[in-house]
Parts: sequence; structure tokens; C-alpha cells
Amino acid sequence: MSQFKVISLESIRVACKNCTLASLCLPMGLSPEDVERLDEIVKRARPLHRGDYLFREGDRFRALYVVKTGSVKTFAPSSEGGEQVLGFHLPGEIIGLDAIDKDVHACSAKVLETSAICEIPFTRLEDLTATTPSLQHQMYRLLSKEIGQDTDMLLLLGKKNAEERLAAFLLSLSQRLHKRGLSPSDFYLSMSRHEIGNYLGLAVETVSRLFTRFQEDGLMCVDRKHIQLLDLPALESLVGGSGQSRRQQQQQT
Amino acid sequence: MSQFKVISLESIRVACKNCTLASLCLPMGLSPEDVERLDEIVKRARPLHRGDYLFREGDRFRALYVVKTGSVKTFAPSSEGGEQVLGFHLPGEIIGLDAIDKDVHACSAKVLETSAICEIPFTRLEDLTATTPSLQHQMYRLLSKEIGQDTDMLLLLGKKNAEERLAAFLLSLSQRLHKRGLSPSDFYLSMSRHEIGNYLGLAVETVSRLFTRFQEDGLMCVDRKHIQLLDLPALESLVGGSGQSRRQQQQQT
DNA sequence: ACCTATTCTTGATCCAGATCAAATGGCAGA
DNA sequence: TCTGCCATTTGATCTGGATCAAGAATAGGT
Repeated sequence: MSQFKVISLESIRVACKNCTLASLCLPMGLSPEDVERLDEIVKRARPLHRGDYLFREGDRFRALYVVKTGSVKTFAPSSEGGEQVLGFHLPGEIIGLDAIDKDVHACSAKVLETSAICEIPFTRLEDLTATTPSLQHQMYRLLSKEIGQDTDMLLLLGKKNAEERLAAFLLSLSQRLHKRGLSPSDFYLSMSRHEIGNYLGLAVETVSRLFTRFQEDGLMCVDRKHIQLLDLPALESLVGGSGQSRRQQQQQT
Repeated sequence: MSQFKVISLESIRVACKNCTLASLCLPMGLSPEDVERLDEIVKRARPLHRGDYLFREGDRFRALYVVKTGSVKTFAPSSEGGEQVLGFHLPGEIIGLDAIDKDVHACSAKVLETSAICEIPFTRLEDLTATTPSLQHQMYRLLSKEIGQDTDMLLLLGKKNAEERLAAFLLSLSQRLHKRGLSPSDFYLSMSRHEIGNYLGLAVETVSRLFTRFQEDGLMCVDRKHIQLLDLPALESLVGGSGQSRRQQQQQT
């Protein structure tokens, strides 16, 4: 029995060098030898299930996590009991970078559907990057990229209306899935309308109404959690801003 | 004349090891020898004036910038001509981390008042961190901290109302100035109401009205750009959320 | 000191999206 | 298959803060 378990774990043993997501993950641009060394510290890719936590707010920071398959949401408690969804993480995306500073997780990470997650002990990674300049550079880029993404989100929450936000959200998913070799126009939403609304700073009802409207306008086809984007260009022009909707605030400060 | 200039530049030559901001900046926690090495690559702390740019959106990324005195705002163009203020940067704070990933600045940085800025060529810094584990760790923490701050901002824009946003903004300034040895309750705002509103996702008029209201409520004293916070605890309880204002959306997704 | 442009303040009105309310539809568990 | 709970949708109403519209206070330039 315990032997079975070992075998089972071995069978799903991570192998960065064979991972189809390598080009999106840390190994990107590393030499084969460097990937080999990285491979040795990556701990496991055990399957987790909907509702499982990778870590909780307040947990000591130990490792970074990479989604191999499935999806994860991160969220932080807001004042007075509610929560703010901080992000949805798809295959190839790294979770936990925000905890390096304080050595404690300030948010929780919860698995949205059955997922395989790689775990990278941070101390060991740090040691490795100290002797592998290309990996160090990769880490800097990764951290920097995260900042850039947060910036995009600030722009979205600060300047865009409901319609633009949902369109941007759908396009973001589309683009990220596409990079992972999946269909950019046909996918499942592993998160609830509630979570989407929370993430985008909108009420559930608004999200629901927008899905309906986008469908009526022929932009997409919605069936429960199954989404088909029928008119990417139109969605892109929606995000661009203006379109025919209300005038935006033109602040030049 | 050119000799004068050289002397002048020399006189303001950065010396991390003597900098009063060292504990907030990169040298934090470095050994004297490491600081010495860092010192050698920091380029200058030339004085800049209101309206000067450290860099503009689209510029090639070359260096990180640290505010020594004064203040800087960073902002990105939003769709349709407006701009989104991304942050205000006070002494000891580092600017440009978001550009490492793409090697191009996605935002612009503009000086708000006469300021002294240190410039740290990134390539040289990166080389240095590769041979100085403590500095590498410092860099990771720095990048991570930036992500954490963006996260806080997402929470603010996604979940807080106008009153809470402005209170949070004032307290943030207060706390940051305090860390720099300045008064936490008496300071000047180097940015306009417009810029504050833009940053917080509010209209100028709303910011102005809130300043008036906070003053009427005895929370603070506003005279043009001169601010005195009279009741820090009250401001903190405002940020906390609830208070007596409208109920918040309690989303547990 | 004077003039002009800009920033800030204050008041009136409007509206996107939140909130409230209720019906419908899925799905997990027995 | 049935039951009950939760997610989603749809409709009606409400409201915080945006927008519109003037003044008032400042700062900068000459």
C-alpha cells in the first residue's frame, strides 16, 4: 500500500525538462543543465481538489507554487469579513511571490478545480538562483511581471466601467489559455459569477447581466460555465475603452 | 565653469553608507563591505525639478531610481488619452521595478517637486546581486513588497468607498513620512487634488468635498497643500471600513 | 502690483451600477 | 428519483459619486 503510494507519487513526479509549460514557467530560457538543477528542488505535483488550500493568510511562507493543470484563486480578507479576490491562476502561473517580503502569506490560495500543483521551496530556489545568473534574471523578470500585471489591474479598477472590465477579463483568460495551447475562444470558467464580480469590483448581478448582454450582442455564447467567445475583435474594441458607451473621465491631472 | 560643475556633482555624490535612508533602501541589512560595493555602482543624486521626467513610457529600461528627497509620481496612459496615476514615491522608495520584465518602461515617472534622485544601473546591480546573496535577498524582498503594495491598492479600489480611500491615502502618507523621520501628522501634499483623485479612482470634486468634510469633522486641518492630521485613530477607524457609513458588500464568493 | 491660467471649492443634477426582491435552474447528497 | 441548497438570472428601486456648472482662491509670469 505504502509502496503503491510511492509509485503513484513518483509517476506524477515533476520533470521541468519535460513539462510542456516550461516555456511559461521558471525554466524559460535556462540551459539544460540549469533546468536539471531546478528540477531537483521542485518538490511535487500532487493532485489537489476543489476547495483545497495551497496556503492560508497568516501561514509562514515556505514555497512558491506553480499551477501545472487546473486553476487556483488567491484572495485576501477585506475589512469587515468580506474578501477580495486577487487573482485567478492558470497553468504555468506562479503563486506566492507577494509573501517573500514579510515571510508570511498575506492572502490565501484555494484550488478551484482538481489541479496539479508544483511546489518550489523558496530557500532552495534562492540558493540556486545565487549561483545561476540566468535563473536569477528569470526570477527578477517574474517578480517584475507580477508587478506589471497588478498595474494593469489597477488601471482596470480605477478607470474602466463594468462592460470594459468584463471584456478585459474574458480576453485575459482567452489570451492566457491560448498561450498554454488551449482554445482562446472556447473554455470553462472554473470560478463562480460571484468570484468574477468580486475580482472585478462588480456585483454578481452586474456580471450576470453583462453575460446576458454580451450574448445578446453576439459577442459570446454563454452556457452555464461554458464560454465561447464569438467576436474577439469586438471584445477588444470594448476594452479599448470608449466605443459607443458613455464618455470617460479625461483626467490629465 | 565645467570644473564647478564637477565639484558640484561631487558634492552631492551619493554615499549609501552615509545616507540616512539606508535603512529603507537597498542597503538595508547589508554588511559594510556590501554597502561599499553597492555604493560604487550608484550613479548620482542630481537635483531634478518639478515636471522633470525620470523616464517616460516606452523608454528602454536602464536603471532603478531611488528618491532621496522630494517626491515623484508614476503614471500610465489609460485607453483614450487619460492617465492613471500609479503611485506617489517618497524618499527611500524605489521606482522602475515594473520595467525589468519587458525591458521597457510601461509607465512614466515625473518629479512633483525639486527632488534628489539616485540612479542604479540595473545591469550592474544584477551582477552585484549575483555575487552578494544578502543583496539578492534584499532585491527579492523589494520586488515582493511592491507586489504586496499593489495588492493593498487593489483591495482599496475594489472594496472601499470614497471616504475610506481618502483616509487610507492620508494614513499611508503619514506612515511613510513617519518612517523617514518626518512628522506623521503635519506635511505638505506635493500632488494636486486632481492627481489624488486620479490615483484613488475618484473625481477631483469628490476629493475636495472629502477634505472639507474631514476638516468639518475635526479629523484634520487643510490649508491648501498643507495638511495636519488631528485625529489619527479616527482616520484609522474610517479605513477599517464600516464605521457608521453604509453597509459594505459582504461577499464570501 | 496686475493679469491670466490653473487649481480648488461648492452647488445642482444625473446615472451606472449597487442593493433589494423574487423566480428559476442545477447539482450534490440521500 | 426526489429534495433542498446554492448559484444564476431577471426585474425594480435606490444611491454614491460622477458630471455639469459656476465661482473663488492661487500661483506664475511680466
